[in-house]
Amino acid sequence: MENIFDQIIQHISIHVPLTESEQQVIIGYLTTRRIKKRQFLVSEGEHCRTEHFIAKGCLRSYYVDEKGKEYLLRFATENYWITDLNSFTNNVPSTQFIEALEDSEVICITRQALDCLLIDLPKLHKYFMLIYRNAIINNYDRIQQNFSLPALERYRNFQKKYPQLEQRVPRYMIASYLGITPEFLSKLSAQK
Amino acid sequence: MENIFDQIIQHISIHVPLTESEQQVIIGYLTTRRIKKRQFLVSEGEHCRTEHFIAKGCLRSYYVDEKGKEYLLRFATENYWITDLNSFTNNVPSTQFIEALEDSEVICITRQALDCLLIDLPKLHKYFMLIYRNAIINNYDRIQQNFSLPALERYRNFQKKYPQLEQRVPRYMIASYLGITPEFLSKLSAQK
DNA sequence: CGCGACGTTGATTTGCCTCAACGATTGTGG
DNA sequence: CCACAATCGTTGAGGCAAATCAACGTCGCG
Repeated sequence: MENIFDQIIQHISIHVPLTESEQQVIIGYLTTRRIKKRQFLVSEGEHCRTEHFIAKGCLRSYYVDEKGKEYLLRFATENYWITDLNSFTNNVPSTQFIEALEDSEVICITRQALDCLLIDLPKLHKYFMLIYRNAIINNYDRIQQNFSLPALERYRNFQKKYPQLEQRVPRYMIASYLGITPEFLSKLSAQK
Repeated sequence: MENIFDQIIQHISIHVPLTESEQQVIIGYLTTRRIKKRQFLVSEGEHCRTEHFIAKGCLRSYYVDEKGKEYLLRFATENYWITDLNSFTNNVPSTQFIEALEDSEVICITRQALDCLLIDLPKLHKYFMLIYRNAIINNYDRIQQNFSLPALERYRNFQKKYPQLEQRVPRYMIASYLGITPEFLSKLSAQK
């Protein structure tokens, strides 16, 4: 089995055991997409109708305010899902951009396909419940840190938590993730 | 039916239809707890072993940094769940306090009971999946606002989004939710 | 080769914080 | 039912973390 879908099946299996035939049902709903560095999976204004599981590569989601400043919402690498969850869930235009930071391969499922899949295999609700729960825990950790820690400590924690990411993404995006300017991150790094 | 459990059953039913007997199964796992203003549902350091659905009242979760400063993570009112999700999920000591801001009534389910309930009624995974998904959408909205909007606009958006909360909670907690000091919120309100 | 993307450095500005003082309100015990 | 203490909100002076703006060096790539 040299199948790209093995990876997502594996990931789901960690949380919810799957029979061979259930695996085939899932795969029936999936498509794949290759996306080159600097290309966009989603752009602001368009409806985001697919969830994306990253088989290979690295992407970011961010939004742009009225002054043109970018704010990085998250990075996502192998075995993470990325989408504009609000647009995907509530059928509203996306407020985000999702961009590949490396040549990447993603596994896609449309909103409609996901609805059908969840009817076919209700046990997958559990998978998403667990995934989402982790996301919430992470979000609160980030909110907490942004409020209570100075930028330098947030940066150190980022390095500790995502050591591999520092090598893969430009510094100014890390600054944006931390909620500071690239200039200030540079100064922080310089002074120690 | 003058039952306090009606409220949670109703809330679940919005997301997942329930038969009469399924309702009884759920209720079998629940307990209730009255909690007076200023009392704590959870304190830092203890394991948080229950999820709480608020039938009546208003609570907050917050944590305290090493300097003794408080940071408000969220408010929760009727029909919302509140817990330290990390402590509850991963069986680690809580880093938060959860405190009643009014005399309140909450419906409790322990981690063990929830595990059993989800085995008995797997369809409830869907309920939590939907609840959690909304939480994530809200979290990103908050993260986004904290990064890109000045305090005054965050305050205005808070007023717009939670008009009833302003009447129910002290201003210094709103300031904490917004990530600013009460003094600064006061100055913002004064100047316009 | 030359241009654009990226990172750094410095001077200046600013949004928000800290600390301190002071009313107003609430609540509580004598 | 009053006195006193907390709790809460406000105001002002001064300080600091981080932003802004601008300039400049470097690298990778078309």
